Amino acid sequence: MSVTESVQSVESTTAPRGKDRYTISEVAALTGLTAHTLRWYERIGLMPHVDRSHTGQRRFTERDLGWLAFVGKLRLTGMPVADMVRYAELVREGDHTHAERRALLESTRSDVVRRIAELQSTLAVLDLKIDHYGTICGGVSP
Amino acid sequence: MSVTESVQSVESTTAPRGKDRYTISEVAALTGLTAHTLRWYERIGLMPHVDRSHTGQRRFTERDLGWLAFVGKLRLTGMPVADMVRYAELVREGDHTHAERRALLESTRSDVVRRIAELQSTLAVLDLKIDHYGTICGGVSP
DNA sequence: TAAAAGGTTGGAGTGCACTTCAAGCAAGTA
DNA sequence: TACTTGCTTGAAGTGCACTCCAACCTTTTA
Repeated sequence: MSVTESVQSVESTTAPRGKDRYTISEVAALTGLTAHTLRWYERIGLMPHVDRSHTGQRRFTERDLGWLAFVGKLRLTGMPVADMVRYAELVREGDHTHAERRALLESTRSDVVRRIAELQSTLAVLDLKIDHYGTICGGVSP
Repeated sequence: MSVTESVQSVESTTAPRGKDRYTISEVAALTGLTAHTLRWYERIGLMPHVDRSHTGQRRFTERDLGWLAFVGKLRLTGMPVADMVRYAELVREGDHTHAERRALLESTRSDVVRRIAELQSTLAVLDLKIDHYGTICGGVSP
């Protein structure tokens, strides 16, 4: 659940540690995504290029898991998949896209800040309503 | 932007103030929803019952606007439309559904709290990444 | 080695929340 | 009264993010 290791290193390291040949169903179990979704991510260009075994089956690396963890965070922000694909493209294009990547993340960041504020305002409304219905069953009511 | 007047009173007052016969396009302008969406909301049972003119055109009241404001808040929480419809049904069924309504709002409330936490964790990741790209253009960088 | 479990593909299907369409009535202005 | 703008309906269409299917190949277990 922590904001981990590999997320930061996805684009900058080349020597991951530990097991490095995960099957699609192992990755599905680890990420909570379905195998279908993982294949779909690859097809639309949201994965950096996944290794294959000599018979053509996918073999994911730690690096891929790190990327998926980051994508998972982006997904939580509500960022459209198309934008995530754009970001993935920028990563593939190399270092000269740093500025654009940063801009994309910053605009995402402000969306998130706005969403948090919205949610907090809905929380206020919900609390008013809930109060209004009274704390009938099991509350530590004053 | 405030958590207003009518929202709280939707289910408990009967004497709204001010103009009380809004056409569908006026309501569209006021709420930001389209006329299409307003008709759709009515069809699926998300509206409390909208008045009609003698020729059959919709005439919305302040009360309806209050309800739509509340629905807007629920929508911001990400609550599925089906659940909002369920809530609307409970309101129509009368006072004996207070407990169930409260339960529904409380479960929505905890979803919101969870969403806020999720968003805050994504914010942390975004900030790490953004930092990582460096504050190149216009930052007050240390 | 045979069966079961798991992997591959392109393409079609699903569920949600609208959104648009077609065809016709209603309301306000010159 | 003619014209324009707006409202009515049911039904079909859209875009997103998956999700499932059929037919076939690979890997693991008994």
